[in-house]
Amino acid sequence: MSEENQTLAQRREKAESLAELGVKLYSNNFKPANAVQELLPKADSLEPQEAEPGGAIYSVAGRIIAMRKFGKAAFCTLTDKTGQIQLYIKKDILGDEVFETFKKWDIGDIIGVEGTLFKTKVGELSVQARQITMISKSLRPLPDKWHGLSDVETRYRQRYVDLIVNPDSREIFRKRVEIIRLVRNYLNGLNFMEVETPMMQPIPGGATAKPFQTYHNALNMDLYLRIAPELYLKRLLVGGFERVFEINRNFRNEGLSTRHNPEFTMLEFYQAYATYEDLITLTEEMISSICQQVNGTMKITYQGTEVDLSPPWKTLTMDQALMEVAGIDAETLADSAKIVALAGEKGIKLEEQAGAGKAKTELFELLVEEKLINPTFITSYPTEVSPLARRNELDPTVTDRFELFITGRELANGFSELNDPVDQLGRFEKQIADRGDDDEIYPELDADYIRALEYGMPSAAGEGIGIDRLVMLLTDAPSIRDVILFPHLKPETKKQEKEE
RNA sequence: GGGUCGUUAACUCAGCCGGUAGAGUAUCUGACUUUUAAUCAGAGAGUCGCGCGUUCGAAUCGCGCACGACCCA
Repeated sequence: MSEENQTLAQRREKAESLAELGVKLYSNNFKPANAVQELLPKADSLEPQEAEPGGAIYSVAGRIIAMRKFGKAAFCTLTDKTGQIQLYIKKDILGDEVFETFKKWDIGDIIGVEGTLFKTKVGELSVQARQITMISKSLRPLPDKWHGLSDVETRYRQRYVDLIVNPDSREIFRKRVEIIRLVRNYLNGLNFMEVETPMMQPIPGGATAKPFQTYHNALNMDLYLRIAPELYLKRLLVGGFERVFEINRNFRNEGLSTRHNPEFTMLEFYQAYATYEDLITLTEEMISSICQQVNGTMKITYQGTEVDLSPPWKTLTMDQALMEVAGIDAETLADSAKIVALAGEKGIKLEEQAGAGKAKTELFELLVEEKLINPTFITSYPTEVSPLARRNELDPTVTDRFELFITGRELANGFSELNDPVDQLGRFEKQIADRGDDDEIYPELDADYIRALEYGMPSAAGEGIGIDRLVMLLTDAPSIRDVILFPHLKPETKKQEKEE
């Protein structure tokens, strides 16, 4: 018998004896008339030891998270989704019988209480209970009230416990919801239309990544969980929806890290008759205003580093960044052979067919990225690494594309869209020809997408923003697992079996 | 995939040079009708992640494995 079983057994015994006394353990007819938050302001008008004049009756429901029991009275701390309030339970008010059953109530139980308001002699607003109802008896003990639950593995595996006991964790997820709501509001305000495109795709396109593969029995075909919605959203531009966006999951069958979860939430939006420069402005305004609304300031701290999101944000071309931040000279940058050689010197392994564009991008990732702390847009990405972006009119070796970096991390990627079907076909073909030796990546030619472009897609700009990373930034979360309610972990083995 | 660190009571953690398990919280019993980390007295609770090895003897040393964290690819 493990200790857990001992505690469980004690709690089960209590539950049984309560049932024998006629107490419902899981009653479902208690409807709280009040949220805790509504009661708290009433503290302002009361003096210590004063009861609320008029003696109005309130009812609240929630979980007991702390209890201080005396022989014939008790104080409980009750939480609902809006806040915490103290309950005062007195034997002479509830009566002997009810108080006897109350003695078997535990921290963790979800209860309903009806009573009047008063302030204790130390000035804490409390509900003096006239009636108490057991709504759900808890059979498992909650973690340490003082130290909380800090074991990250348990916090991720048993998020429900984390949410019960760690207010910081609850706060992160509240902010996450708020951030997504604000993103949606922002785009809706600009007359973007929110759409849903396939999560299961026959050809996983719109990015270079390893997909999850699945199979549809009735259609007798392979399907892939999408790595990006991009090609479908642009089909909608062809269809005449001029402003579309989607906030939804992407799936990538790759490693896990503090910045990567196999499924993650992505915002993608596309605007006809706009250029990447319009999106730079939009992005700056959207993210800074959301930060202001969520955190009340644009100057935030991420893991000890100060970050200022006040616009305007810095913009550098990739070449400028390589010169200014990495100290590479202009002569080297202008010479294909030299830049490829430099990449080699820095230990970057390039595919044989890789050109200067790929070399620059790799050098950028190695030498520059992590140094871009305050928001910085990097523009003029090499065409070689931007198969879906429009070429720059003056210099076709680069595209009208940007990526946004904050705290050394890529947060957004946007560009003027390539809408020339001939150019697009050529780039797809080159991509397939150049697919290295990684046979888990499937750059397949999406012929229907080319067909769509052949009908004519308006000039447009589009962008993707990693929502999880945005939430990490705005909530100062060190790991993506801290902003995903149920992050993926390997299955528990022994522990789980023991508990079964 | 590689490296480093971690895994001891439900939770948070101690446990030294190898001698057979500790604290606080939580739980249980008793006292206690204004406490808020309530207090006081007492009690129970452990496959020391799993396995193998070294040893008279392993939570402790070695090897392997599992899970996790961080860093690197």
